[in-house]
Formats: sequence, structure tokens, C-alpha cells
Amino acid sequence: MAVMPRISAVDRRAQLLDAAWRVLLAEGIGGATTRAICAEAGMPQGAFHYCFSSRDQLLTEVAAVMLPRELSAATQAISRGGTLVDTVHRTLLAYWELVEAEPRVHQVIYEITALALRDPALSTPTRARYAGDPTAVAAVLEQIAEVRGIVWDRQVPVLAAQIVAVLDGLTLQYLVGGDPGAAREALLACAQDVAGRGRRVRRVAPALVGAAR
Amino acid sequence: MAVMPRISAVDRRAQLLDAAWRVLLAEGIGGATTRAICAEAGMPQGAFHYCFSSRDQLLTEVAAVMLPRELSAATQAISRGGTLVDTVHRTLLAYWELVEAEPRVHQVIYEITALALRDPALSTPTRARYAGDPTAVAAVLEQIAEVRGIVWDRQVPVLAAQIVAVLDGLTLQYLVGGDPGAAREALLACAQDVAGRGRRVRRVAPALVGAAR
DNA sequence: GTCTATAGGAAGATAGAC
DNA sequence: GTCTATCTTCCTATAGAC
Repeated sequence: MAVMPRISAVDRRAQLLDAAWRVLLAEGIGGATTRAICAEAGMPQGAFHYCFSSRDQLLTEVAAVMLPRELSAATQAISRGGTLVDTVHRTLLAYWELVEAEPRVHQVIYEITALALRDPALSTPTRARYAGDPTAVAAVLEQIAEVRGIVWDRQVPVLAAQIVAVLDGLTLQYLVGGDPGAAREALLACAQDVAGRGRRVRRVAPALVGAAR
Repeated sequence: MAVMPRISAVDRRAQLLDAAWRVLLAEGIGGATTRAICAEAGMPQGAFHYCFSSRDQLLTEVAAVMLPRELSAATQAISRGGTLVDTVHRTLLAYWELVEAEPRVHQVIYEITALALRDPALSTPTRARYAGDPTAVAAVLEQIAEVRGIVWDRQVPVLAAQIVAVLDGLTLQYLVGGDPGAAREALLACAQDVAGRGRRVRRVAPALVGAAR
């Protein structure tokens, strides 16, 4: 067995956070023991508590870093072309492709969420995520409205809550059932429903104002 | 310490399943150890493996019994009065009231679901639930269509998947955020969307015309 | 057939060596 | 300041007593 080189605690922290994420993806929360994480990081288990005061603290930090990454890619996918349905649909799909590309990431998010409901230490980053997602989606909706010259005829936070719920629910269905086709159909249907709530307000041509209603 | 009375294995099984459910509700999956369950059932831990071959087996049986109970109450709430939106809304609310009344039950369902994604033994009852819910919802939709004399202008399985996703997602949001108001608003919005997919095909009796739509 | 003492292992954490 | 041998605890499961 090789002799352990002396490594600063801050470096070890980074290595452990990295290793923890890999273990979480591969083994889930149940498998993310301090021993497994240290093994993945190539260091003895005892080193763990030199960097983190507890397993809980590490999980909390992992959650704080990883949970917010989820939506960022999807919220940049707003495009101008096509119908309103297309625009909404493409935005939803941008998120969905993240789910299909990395289902494990979302699986871990659910595991962390479930754990956070029992463990006060984890609840802060989790609550932040569940408060942040609807807010981010609401921002996207506002952006779409701005770009397309429409208003939503439903309270935007309610619309956002609905969308987040559908995405979360479909993700869960997909993780359990593994049928991406069903999810994509539901996603299109959702896009149609959402687009159905858009009302034109910006003048395109005077003649259209009356027809738009 | 009291002497243990001799009890048949089948009776102990029932007691353990009962106790397991209570422990699951109170402590979650993580706290549902064989020891905790036996303590709750008032029997020594060693008795456990006389009735179940493993902790996994007990959890599987609990899941098989408990998961299907969830929707049954909600699917009996179809009423005829009011608009189509009202009918759909009341049906969704019937389910939602179960969530608000017993959030812990749904929390445990998510925990079992998350565990099942890692543990093949638990996947059977869980998959059954995730396949069964959309089917049950689809049946309710067919029933509503029949009662109201409409057809859905979207594939019923897709509509059902959407509804189940919204309910699952809102439940998760509610468990994390604890805001029933937000969920109820989103539920009403969902009911409006669903009702928007109903197309009248049968002429309703004159007396009902005023009340309908 | 019913029950229990005990094995056997893995977890998180720490005291103290270098 | 960096690292590791060891402690305590709590788990599931079994071998064998009644």
C-alpha cells in the first residue's frame, strides 16, 4: 500500500466533494458512506473527519452545489421562431433532454429530497431548490411573454408551479417506468396547455387587435 | 421483563406489518430497522426473522399492500353537477385532500419509490403503482366523458399521464414547501386545462343544458 | 413450532500518533 | 498541520435453546 502524500485539507475537501458526487450517482444515498466516498477519492476513511465534521455536512454541501445546476441549461433555450406552442415546447424539451441524458442525476436529487424531509440539516438547500425552480420557470415565462409580445392570462407563479409539477412528476414516472415516449407526449400536451394561456397584447397590425382577444 | 407469550407466526407477521407501517410513517424508511419495528410491535428483535426472511421482504410486502390504497378513494368522487371544470376539479381535489390529510403517507411512498429504484426487490410493487395510477386516472377520465357526454380531444393515456405527473409533482412541492394554497391553485388551473380538452358529442337533456358548461 | 442469545459486520466518529 | 488506529454503536441475520 502506497504511503499517503500529505495533502492540504482544502484540497482533500474538493476531492471528497467530487468523489461523493460520483458515489452518489453510482450507488445512491444509501451507498454514499464515508468509507465508500473516501475509497472513491483514494484516501483512508479516517481522513474524512479531518475535512468534514460529519457525513451530513458533506451531503449538505453537495446538495447546495448540485441542486441549483439543474435548471440553468434549460432556461437558456428560449428561441423566437415558430408558434408559441413551439417556443414553450422547445423550452420544456431543453429541460427534458437533461433528464434523459442524466437520469441518475435526477434520481439522486429525489433521494436527497426524500432525505431532507427527515433531516433538518439537508432541508435548507432542498427547500431552496423547490422554491428556486418555480421562480426560475416564472422568469422564463416572463421572458417568453416579452419576446412573443403576449401576456399570460393566468397568474405566472401558478403557471410556473404547474409546469414544475409536471416536469417533476414526469421525471419520476420516467425514472420508474423508463418510457421516454410517454413523457415526451405529455410534455407536448403540457406545452399546448401552457401556450393556450398566452394572449397577444402587442400590436402586430391594427387589424389583429380585435381578433386576438 | 415480561415473558413472551407464544404467538403463531402468522399472527406475528400481521403485527409486524402493522408495526412496520407505523414506524415508516413516524421515522421513515431509514428508521424502519428490524429493531425499531419489533420494538413497536412489542416483541424481541430476534422474532423478526422467524416471520420474514429479510427486512427487504417485509418492506416489499408493506409496499404491495399500501401503495395501491392511495387512489381508490379519489376515483369514487365523480359527480354530475356543475360545469365540466367543476367535475374535473372535484375529482382532483378528492385526491388532493388525501395528500393534505396524510402527507406522511405520501412521504413514505416517495421514500419507497426512491429505494425501489436501487433495490430490485422493491421495484415490482413500485412499478405496479406507477403503471396503475395512470391507468386508474384514465378510467376516471373515461367515466367522466361518459357521464358528461363528451369525448377528450387528446389521447386519454397522455392526458392521464399529465394529470398523474401534476399530482405527483404538486405532492412533492407540498411536502417540501408545505404551502397547500399554491398547490390548490395549480390544481384548479390543471382542472381548467383538462376540461378544456373535453368536446361535447352527445346532446344533453334540456333540463341539464343550463347547468352544464 | 416458537423464541432468544449471540455472531458478524459495517457504520460514523475520535483521540492521539506523526 | 496532517494522518490513522481504534472505539462505540447499531445493524441484520442465524444457530441453537426451549
